[in-house]
Amino acid sequence: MFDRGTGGQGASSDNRESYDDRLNHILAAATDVIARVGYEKASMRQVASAAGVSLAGMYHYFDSKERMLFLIQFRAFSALLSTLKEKLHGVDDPVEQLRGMVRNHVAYFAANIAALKACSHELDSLSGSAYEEVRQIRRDYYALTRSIVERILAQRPNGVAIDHHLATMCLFSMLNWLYRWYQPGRRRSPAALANQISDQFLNGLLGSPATRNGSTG
Amino acid sequence: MFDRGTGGQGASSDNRESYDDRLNHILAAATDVIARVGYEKASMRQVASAAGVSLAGMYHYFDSKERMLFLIQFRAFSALLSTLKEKLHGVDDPVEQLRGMVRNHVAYFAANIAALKACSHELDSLSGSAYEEVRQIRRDYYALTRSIVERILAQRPNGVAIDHHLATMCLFSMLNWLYRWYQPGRRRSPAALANQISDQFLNGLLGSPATRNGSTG
DNA sequence: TGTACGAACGAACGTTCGTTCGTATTTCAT
DNA sequence: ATGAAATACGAACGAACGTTCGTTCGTACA
Repeated sequence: MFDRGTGGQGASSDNRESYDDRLNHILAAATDVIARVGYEKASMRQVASAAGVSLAGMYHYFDSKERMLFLIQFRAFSALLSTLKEKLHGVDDPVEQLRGMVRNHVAYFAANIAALKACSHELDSLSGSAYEEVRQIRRDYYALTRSIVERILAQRPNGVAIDHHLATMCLFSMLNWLYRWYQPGRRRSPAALANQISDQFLNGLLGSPATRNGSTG
Repeated sequence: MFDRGTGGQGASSDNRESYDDRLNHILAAATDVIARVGYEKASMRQVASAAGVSLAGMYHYFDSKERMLFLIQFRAFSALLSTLKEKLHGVDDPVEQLRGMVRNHVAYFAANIAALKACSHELDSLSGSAYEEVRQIRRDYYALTRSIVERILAQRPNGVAIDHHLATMCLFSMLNWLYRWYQPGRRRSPAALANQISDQFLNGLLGSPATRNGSTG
């Protein structure tokens, strides 16, 4: 909305590519710095230096530090949500849908571990309309996941009642806390990690292996 | 170690009480402010004002802002670990031990929701020996919890292998992420929340109610 | 009454922060 | 070739930060 004056002269594709490339480059550097030291301690000077750009030059791409964080979070959550929608297409079994959701989430953030931290840890670092805009995507992501959880719970034998909201938040807890301890490339592949999280969420510690299906990979 | 110069003239008990009370009062105010705005954004001026103390007066109780956060985290994790050890005493069934652990954790932080955030969200805000000292307590807490998880997994039918570390981290994820969404006094009592988290962790979404025991409260 | 000391304070320190300004340099349609 | 727009930069800004300094107040003990 603020980036690139919306007045559209159909600039040469060379320029635009160069502009977008540079923007992506700066955002990637910013994501790394924020993941390492946190949003508040990440200074614009530090990001500029990491990106190989002057301090003042940063303000050609964002009008503020907060806007920079917004772009990082907006892009990450948007990508996460849209790839999830794609992957759910054509899958009917809610259990298989849930496994797909976990696979998608883990795969995305295993490939972008810095983005995971810049999103999970800095959820409250935005304010005002920037915060609300990101929050809306997160809400959509939550609603989609919760609908899967509800379908799973609906086909379950009537036992102790399970709160839908709580169950969904337990799942997000496991996924969002990953940035604290998971190191891609050590011990577990993203696919294996996703499988174990799904198993854990669906069957728990005591769950009988009989109820489990499709979990090699 | 830094608080109260160790050179001991046997000060009157009146003085000492007053000193400790004031220290606790300031730490409580600091915990609230940090929980609300985050450690980096929480200025010493803001904490001083919230505690009703002058800015310079703060430095009679800590020699730095970091030391202040250290005291908050050290006290919280120490209390958590020691109460856990107490409550596990005399309990043999590992499943019941785990339920006790979750109850203890949820109860403590439901009563100190600001402390939960100041601990969970600011795990990396300390550095050097202060960080290491807190980390050691967290390690002990983790080791104790993991030993319970291992005993549960040991008496489980041999099915799909479950990684002990991953399983333990899933539990801590659910507990540590609570500060993001749980509001004490709304909808769920701490005891009911603890029960549902235990159920979720032990039996998962698909777990048969038959394997569940002792979960009314 | 005089001395010593912990507790608390207002004021100021030096540093770092996010941001802005004025000005070069490059790009490119005309 | 030319002029305007886009891009980049060094320098500087005011504000806020954590911390320190010198002082004052109240009280316990000689």
